[in-house]
Amino acid sequence: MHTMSLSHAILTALLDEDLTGYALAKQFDVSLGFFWQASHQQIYRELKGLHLAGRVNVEEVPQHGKPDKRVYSLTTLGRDMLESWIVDSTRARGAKDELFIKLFNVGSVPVKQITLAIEQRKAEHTRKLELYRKIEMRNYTSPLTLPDRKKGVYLSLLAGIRQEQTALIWCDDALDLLTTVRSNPKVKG
Amino acid sequence: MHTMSLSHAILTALLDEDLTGYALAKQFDVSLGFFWQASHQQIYRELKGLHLAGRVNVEEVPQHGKPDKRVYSLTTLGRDMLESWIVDSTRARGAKDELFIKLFNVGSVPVKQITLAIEQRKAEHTRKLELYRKIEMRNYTSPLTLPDRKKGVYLSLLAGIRQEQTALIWCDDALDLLTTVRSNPKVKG
DNA sequence: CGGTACATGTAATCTGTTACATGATTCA
DNA sequence: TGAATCATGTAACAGATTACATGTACCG
Repeated sequence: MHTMSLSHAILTALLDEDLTGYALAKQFDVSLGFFWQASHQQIYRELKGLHLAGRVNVEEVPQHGKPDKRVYSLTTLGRDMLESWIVDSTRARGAKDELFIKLFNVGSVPVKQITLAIEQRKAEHTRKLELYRKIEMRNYTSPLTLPDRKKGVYLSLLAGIRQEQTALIWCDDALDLLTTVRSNPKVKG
Repeated sequence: MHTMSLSHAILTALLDEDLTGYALAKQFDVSLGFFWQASHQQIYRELKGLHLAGRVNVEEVPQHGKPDKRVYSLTTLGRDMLESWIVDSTRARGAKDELFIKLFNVGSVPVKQITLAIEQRKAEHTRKLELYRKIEMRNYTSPLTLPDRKKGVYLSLLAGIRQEQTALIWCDDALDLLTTVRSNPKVKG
């Protein structure tokens, strides 16, 4: 019945350790965040909801000089919710990529504006691929001997690496083909 | 400044032909819709906005038996808006895939529930790949001799094909690795 | 008689983004 | 002195999803 994947992502992050909203937001910038992004505003909002629903506990930790911490941990209810969600079928969240909209404009606007967008994208893919590779070399050189707990994380990373590689090759092929396009657009009547 | 990519996707679809909201919604189920999905509710709402802003014209076509049609076409303003948007940098819309959240749960829930999700995903990728291949064979057997107008569309299709292929290979590798996971979860204390 | 295609919409709710707000501490 | 990090939030708005609503025509 329910979508709300952000809440499940949060519960998942809490499997390993108890965390504050702030720390969760940090996690969502790396690791799980490579595949599911969320801002701190979203996370704070969601945590409130999860707490109201009894999926997480909060422990308020007073601090000096800094605002008090609110450390969240999973409840049994939260664990159960997570596990039953995993059984539900994963809905394919439709890919949304502005680059494709731009590609559909080839022939109507100057090609250069589109090749530029592809070049930008290429740089991003390169950056990400390097980052993933670095993580791989640091932590996942020997997948088969990994503890079970880490195998899913490794597989996510592997998916990321291959996606970036595929995308990079495509960028080059796209740039090649687009050099065959006359740069002056012809607008249909 | 502006995001609102749906409006640009709509304007793009109107480059080739004038369309009703209904027909646009159909287009968004195929073609551009492979890379940018939208429901008819979103489209009708957006068309209203675009019309108010002078980006599209409407022609009301009375019909017998059916509700009257509202056929939309691009205005010069709309064309200009589209072209200037293409120059703006393409923001990377963070990928959101529930499957990765599930993968991060390997080791905490029975693996079988996760391999099942991967099997489902594999079936989807297979279906999509077949569909894309069919379209490719029908319309894009010779990319270099394609009219400019079609080259971007072809490149989108190519990206789709490669993504699905990459994903399929990953599914098999993931299933292989997950067979090495003890099926009984061990929940941390 | 039932289902699908045509054709348009409203309303409610949920998610996501952007901007604003506060305030101490540490590092350069 | 200024920027970054820690730490939490509110408010407004934009975008997406789900449910509801209407009504004819055509095909089997």
